[in-house]
Amino acid sequence: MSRAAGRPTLDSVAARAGVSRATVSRVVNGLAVTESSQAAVRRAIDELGYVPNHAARTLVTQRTDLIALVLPETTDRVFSDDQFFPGVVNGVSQVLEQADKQLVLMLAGSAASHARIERSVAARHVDGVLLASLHGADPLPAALARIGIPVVCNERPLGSTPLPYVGVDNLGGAAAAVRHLLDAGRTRIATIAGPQDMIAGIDRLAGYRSALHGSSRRSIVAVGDFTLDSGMAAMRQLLDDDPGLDAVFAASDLMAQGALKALRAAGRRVPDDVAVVGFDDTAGARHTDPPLTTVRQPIREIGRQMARQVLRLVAGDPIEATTTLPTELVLRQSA
Amino acid sequence: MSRAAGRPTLDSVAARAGVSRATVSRVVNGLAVTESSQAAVRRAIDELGYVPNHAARTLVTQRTDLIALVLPETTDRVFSDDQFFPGVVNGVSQVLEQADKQLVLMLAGSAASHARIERSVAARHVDGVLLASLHGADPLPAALARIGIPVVCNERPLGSTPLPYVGVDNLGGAAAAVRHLLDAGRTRIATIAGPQDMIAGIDRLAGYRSALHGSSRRSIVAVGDFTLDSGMAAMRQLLDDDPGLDAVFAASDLMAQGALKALRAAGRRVPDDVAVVGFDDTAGARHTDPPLTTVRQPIREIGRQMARQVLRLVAGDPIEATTTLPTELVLRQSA
DNA sequence: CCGGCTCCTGAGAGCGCTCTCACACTGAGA
DNA sequence: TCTCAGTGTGAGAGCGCTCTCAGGAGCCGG
Repeated sequence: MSRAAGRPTLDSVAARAGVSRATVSRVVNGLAVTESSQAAVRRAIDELGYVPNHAARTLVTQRTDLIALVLPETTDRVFSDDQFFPGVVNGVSQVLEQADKQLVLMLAGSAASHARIERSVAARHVDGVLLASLHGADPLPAALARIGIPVVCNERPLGSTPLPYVGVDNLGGAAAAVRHLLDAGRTRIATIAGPQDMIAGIDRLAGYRSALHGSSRRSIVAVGDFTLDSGMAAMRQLLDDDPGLDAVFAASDLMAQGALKALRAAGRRVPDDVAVVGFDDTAGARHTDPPLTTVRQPIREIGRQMARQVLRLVAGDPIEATTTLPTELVLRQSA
Repeated sequence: MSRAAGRPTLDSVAARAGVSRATVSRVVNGLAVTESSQAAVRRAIDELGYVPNHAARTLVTQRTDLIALVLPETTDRVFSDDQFFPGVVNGVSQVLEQADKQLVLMLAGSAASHARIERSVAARHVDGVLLASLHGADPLPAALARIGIPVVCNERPLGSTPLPYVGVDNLGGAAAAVRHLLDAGRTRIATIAGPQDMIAGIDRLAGYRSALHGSSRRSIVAVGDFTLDSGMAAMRQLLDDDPGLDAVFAASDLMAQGALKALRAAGRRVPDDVAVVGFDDTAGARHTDPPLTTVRQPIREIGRQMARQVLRLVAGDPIEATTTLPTELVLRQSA
């Protein structure tokens, strides 16, 4: 009665196929079963439109087949138009789909959402967690590590919790950008650095410094927060500090775009007077005026790798603690 | 033994608090219980670090507290930098967080992922579904409606399945843009329309036409796919078709940016020779040269409303089938 | 022809929770 | 003193699945 109204269960399939519940379960899970009962069960499943109940399965297997992707809900990076968020999501989702896992998106803005995430993870609502683009010494990695759930970060987490992570070669990319400027004969190379509480900000500045270190050039630094506006402000300040600069390396394309605007406003020609190099190779980089020379980072691949690693962890397989993906200098007209 | 090793359960809390499982359940769910047992249970919960098992709860309540957001995984709209994706996600997630629901993100690219989504929904893996930015007559809405799960769409779904949706006033916004151009004395107003298999593309073109209808002006139309490149190509074609045009309304900011590039390449000054109006008011619109006059649509609010509606549906409350959010003309320098 | 082996199958015991139901207890009213 | 609400509580029956375990069927060699 009430049963008939609901969705078909293992039992109803078993009854229809004339076998036991256990046999149906075996068929559904691909275990050994004779061909005849296999066929009977499959037919019953089709006829009834049976779909296994996920909660019931989770209850006994302790697997949820859910992977959480935690993103800090800050305007600057995730929701700016540098495409980081969609790119990572895309890569992650691609790999999870192949593994038949679902993606739970958690935006970690307030302290309340932090607590909510912790609770959700503690309740074993998900099998693993992907932590992206953390700021400063976020307490979340440590909290999750304590709960004892597989966690993979995007970029080396600041703070003392050692967690596996997937990052890009920020240092090498920044250094390559600066070397390109040096090779082109630029002598006064400034940088617009990113926030110094994020790895991408820190390492790209370090790369700039290391490349300059060999040469006799001194470093000229302004700090932005990866946004276009901050890049514009930083460029103005740089121009103030050193009107004679002839190149600038911005730690993000958005900041590079800001620099381009500030330079134009100041009457400097790019690349003639000042060469500009960005970082990210966002969709917009091809369309700036002039088109932006920049360091490409494989955003989608970051997502893919993170997902692969966490799946391995969930499966109990060993992984290497650190994955660093290559960056690549893309030459266009701005430098 | 094996029990002691695992996470605390309702039973262990009950044992520690000296009450029955049912009483603990009542405390956890906020039902009537005497103060003394209330206190005892709370203490036991704290001491044990008890967190309810989500799967077990779902199994009996039939609620998963999960809402799916389905996005078509196409490069043009979702993963272009028009911020639609992050904006909607942000709005949705904000409302879901308040309701203590989790967001499951499903990217619907291939036919395989369509099937996977259907399966997942059929398994009652989620309580409700949000369908965003569909193309053409996607079979998904109909399929989900058949399964009988709460569904809310972004924009009126094409095809015959009537589903509740949250849209923006594309028609009014486009008309307002064109009227602004008309009021400014422009006489030959072209449009770069969006894809004609999406509501946003269709309605914005209709708005353009209706505004022009009253005047004696004729319509000049080129079609793009919301991307910058397509906008550039469309603008070139428009200039070819009618070199004397003095205004263009683009159905997206990205296409407007493309138009700006094409116009500059053709030696036209904006807004002096040709006025340009976009649609979306993306982050980049403030930074184009000249800054883009555009029609703002409340992307985040779309997400919020969609989430609110689906939650109401899940709760069994009635909702209105159609929600249309206002658009607003934002005047900057391009028109 | 029988013991022993392999292989498939069904019975049944949970997984951790909610929720109905009956019961105990209190206090008001008759 | 007895009845009748009204309230809080515990026992127990599931929710739909997996997985262990024991039994039965089929086959081999001795």
